[in-house]
Amino acid sequence: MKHITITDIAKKLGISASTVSRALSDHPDIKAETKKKVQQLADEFYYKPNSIAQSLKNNRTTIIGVIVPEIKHDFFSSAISGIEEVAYHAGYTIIVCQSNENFEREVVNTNSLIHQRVAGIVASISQDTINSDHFRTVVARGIPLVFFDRACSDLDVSKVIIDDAKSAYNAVSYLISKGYHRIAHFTGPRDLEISKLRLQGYLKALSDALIPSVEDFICYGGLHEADGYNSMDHLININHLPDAIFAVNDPVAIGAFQRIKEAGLRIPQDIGIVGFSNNKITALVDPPLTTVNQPSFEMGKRSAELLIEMIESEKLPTLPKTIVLDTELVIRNST
Amino acid sequence: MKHITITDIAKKLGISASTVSRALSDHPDIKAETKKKVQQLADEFYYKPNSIAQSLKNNRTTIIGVIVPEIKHDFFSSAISGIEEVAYHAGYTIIVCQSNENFEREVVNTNSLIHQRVAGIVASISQDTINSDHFRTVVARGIPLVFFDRACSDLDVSKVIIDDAKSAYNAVSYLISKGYHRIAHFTGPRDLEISKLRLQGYLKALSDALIPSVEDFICYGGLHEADGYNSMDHLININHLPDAIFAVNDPVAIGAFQRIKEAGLRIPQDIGIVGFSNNKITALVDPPLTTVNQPSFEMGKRSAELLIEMIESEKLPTLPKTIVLDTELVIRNST
DNA sequence: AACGTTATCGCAAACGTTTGCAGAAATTAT
DNA sequence: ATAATTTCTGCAAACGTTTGCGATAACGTT
Repeated sequence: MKHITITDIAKKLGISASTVSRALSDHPDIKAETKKKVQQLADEFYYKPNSIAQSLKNNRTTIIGVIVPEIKHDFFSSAISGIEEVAYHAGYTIIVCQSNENFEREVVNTNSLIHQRVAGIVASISQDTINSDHFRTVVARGIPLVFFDRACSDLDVSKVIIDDAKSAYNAVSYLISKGYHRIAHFTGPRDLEISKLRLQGYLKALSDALIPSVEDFICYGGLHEADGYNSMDHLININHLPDAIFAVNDPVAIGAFQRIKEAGLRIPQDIGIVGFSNNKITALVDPPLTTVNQPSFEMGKRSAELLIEMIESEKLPTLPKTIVLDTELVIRNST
Repeated sequence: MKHITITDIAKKLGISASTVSRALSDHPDIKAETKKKVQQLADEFYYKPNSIAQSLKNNRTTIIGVIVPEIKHDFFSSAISGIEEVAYHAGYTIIVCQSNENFEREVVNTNSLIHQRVAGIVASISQDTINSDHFRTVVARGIPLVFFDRACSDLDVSKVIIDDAKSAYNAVSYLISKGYHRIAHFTGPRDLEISKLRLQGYLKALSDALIPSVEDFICYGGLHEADGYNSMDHLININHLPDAIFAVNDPVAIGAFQRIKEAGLRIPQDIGIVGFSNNKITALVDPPLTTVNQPSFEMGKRSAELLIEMIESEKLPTLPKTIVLDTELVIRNST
């Protein structure tokens, strides 16, 4: 019923707790015979050291905190998977928190992780995180911090990102090269860095091709399917149809996709679509969607590697690194 | 840089640590004025209690361990999301481990959670978990345990499941009622309980309709897309085509779906398809797939609720509960 | 024979909290 | 005035582990 302790073993053997501790860690001071007896008893009673006590003593845990907007979102669950993979092999476990795209909850999550004395934090911020004080206190306490995908732009910490502007630029330029010229952009929340950068890439691609941007064609919304659906719905209602859509991410693209199909329009003949992230689903809809491949699993892995490197470099405060991963345009039949 | 402690505050104020502790927890013994001074200093230095020390003292943590086969699998990420949601509101955090469908890794994960002294564990076992000794030691230590979806059948612990046999029976009976009579079943690993039960439901539906089962039509495989693809490929190669397929889960159904499309066969005219789980993707392929809705998020929530109830009922060992959630056949155009 | 080595082990402190108990100070009752 | 309360605070132990240091005994060395 109860967890057996080092002291329990010591008592049973009539020796001291310190000897047991050393025996279990194969300390040279301890006689082979003693080690054997200790080991045997430990095995017999399935002794597992209390990591709580170890953490308190060593003043360090082997837990990595992870904060994401939504666990069930394809991109994030895949990234979490990558983080776990690296953490597992390095002997760490991960505590996963979701902010539900909510600022206050992100703050609570952050404080909770500090409270737990995690060894480090990997985070991707919520879409309405403006203030970054909570992350500032993380840094101030000397807790290693790595952002991935969505970072606080006013904080100089390590991050694993992609070149959002360039990726968007390439995607839109591709659309233009395919003959699409009335291209709409379904963008995300105005204050979210990735939204801004992707919008920026979209605009640059248009202007480089000497195509004027059209106000109606820049549709602000959230990051979910419903947002894409609504934006498309709006364009249909005002009867101002683009010949192509570049969406801020795949769920938004899928939402638009559905509304287009409902309207009886043909993809890619009437309207072309490009998404962003290469969610699995984009390959399976009909027609499959052209999208920007964003290496989610890889981003998770690299973030974790970076973080663990920071954790284990002890006190020498490594200066912030930024890793920019390559994206690639996956061309399918929606364009 | 460092975390501030209760003793630090005590020293600054020239009082004892115990007074600070009591002041912070609003103990009636402490003078209002003292409380105020303590609180002020605590706020000023962003004091956060060290939960490691608290856990050691109280002999309990507020961490729930979660073990799933694969984080990025739609069903599990959604369940994890549900678990986190409930845990968050009850003041717990979750440690998430993935077994990658690998038995040894599941054992390592389990031991790691014991090592961390988690307050309880929610688990869904890997597809090649035969031995359940590792979970037995969890129970033996008095650590609350709840299985969801995939449980160890030889262990009498709480679980949140669906009626797999009945759900399969309903799905196949529906196919029969639609006029399909040469129905194949793409099943999962032989030893996995959910595979067995769904196969059982499939067989019963056939036999109740007086339809003989055909050996070729029971195709064993894994739980991934590739498995469905391969099974379908096999049937095409031996030129023994069914008029409908009931797949053990959605990824397998999607795999079959792809191979069918490649073969130029029409869905549902030439071949009908029914999946299992109602992954988001099934609604978006063309034609959308008929599938069994398995409430993943809800299963996660209920598991967490059950677990927390067990944790907080302290020592009185509640006897194992089994919660069976309703499924429902979502009829779409693939049948 | 006296000393220095080596091998083996235990004591005690420390990590940051919580909490029973005792003690001091302030207040009230006699 | 003293005694009895009440109000407030500190001491010390405990949670399970690690680790510097000292202690003991059994050696080998001159």
